[in-house]
Amino acid sequence: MDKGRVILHLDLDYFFAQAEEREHPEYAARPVIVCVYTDIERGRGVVSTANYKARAFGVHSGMPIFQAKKLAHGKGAIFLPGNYGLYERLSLGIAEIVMKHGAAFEQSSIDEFFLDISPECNGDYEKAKGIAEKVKKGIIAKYGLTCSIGIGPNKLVAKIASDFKKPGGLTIVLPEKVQKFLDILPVDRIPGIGRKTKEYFDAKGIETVGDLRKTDPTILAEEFGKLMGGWLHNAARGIDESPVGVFEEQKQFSRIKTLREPSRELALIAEEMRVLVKDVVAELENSEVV
DNA sequence: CATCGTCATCGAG
DNA sequence: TTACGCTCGATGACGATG
Ligand SMILES: Nc1ccn([C@H]2C[C@H](O)[C@@H](COP(=O)(O)OP(=O)(O)OP(=O)(O)O)O2)c(=O)n1
Repeated sequence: MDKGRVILHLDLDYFFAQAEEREHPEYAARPVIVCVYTDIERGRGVVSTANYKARAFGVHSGMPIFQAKKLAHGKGAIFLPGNYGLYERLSLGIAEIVMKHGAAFEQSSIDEFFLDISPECNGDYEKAKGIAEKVKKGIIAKYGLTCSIGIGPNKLVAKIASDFKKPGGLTIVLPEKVQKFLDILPVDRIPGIGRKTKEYFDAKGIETVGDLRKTDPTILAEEFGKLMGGWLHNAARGIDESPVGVFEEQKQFSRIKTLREPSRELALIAEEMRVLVKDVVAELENSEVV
């Protein structure tokens, strides 16, 4: 005991696109671009994710489909609508494999998992590496999917580590290496720092986590609020005590839809709204929360 | 003052 | 020529309420 925790974070590689490659092995040699269509005939919408063959041309999540088409033109790219039932089933099956390998388990998104393997490792990161390799093999064996894993002394470091080398990565950050590892990373590798916060830090000349670490916590609290400020101060030091496996009941159930084109036709809008409301109600009823 | 509901903003995946 | 999704969580400001 008293060796500190060992936390593992697993992120499935280019998940939706990899799932499609598994369903359609003949696609795997080509750029695969999974899309959310608002109008499939006209090819309108955005990219949900893309495999690495497509990413090589600059295609990425959130990009408008027309831009992806330009980038991938003449490259034999395959554009597909999402098959969410498939992704849900794979996610569920993979969760079962992952959770077998550690005491505390948590699924943080459709393709991300945390595992607290402290009891199994007792501070030994070689054991942690062995567990990571076993998990990877288990997922490959049953589902043929690859993932990237990060291991560190807490969720923050494990999460950043899993993103450090991908696809197919395994990054282990020993407790005594955490600060060196973090210091040279750009600030927006810290979860919670997105576009706006990065813009703020850019303007202040704060580029790396090392720069952030030198920033006065009082300033951070004033600028981003007490909670976020405190989080940033700690995160820059690799400090994160949050436990793995705390269940949170879902609080929001929502549906939203972009119309094929802007409209003020009440009849059309009302009909769309009926569908959305019905869908929310149905999910609510299936979900134990009333 | 404390708490509540609502709205806006930011972020993740 | 133009075209840019959807779902969910967290937080803070603000006015109403008591
Ligand atoms: N803006 C986004 C980001 C992600 N996703 C979906 C598609 C992804 O496959 C899945 C997981 O998101 P990740 O951020 O983990 O991205 P990927 O797994 O696609 O890629 P990577 O290998 O870089 O993790 O969530 C989405 O619909 N829209």
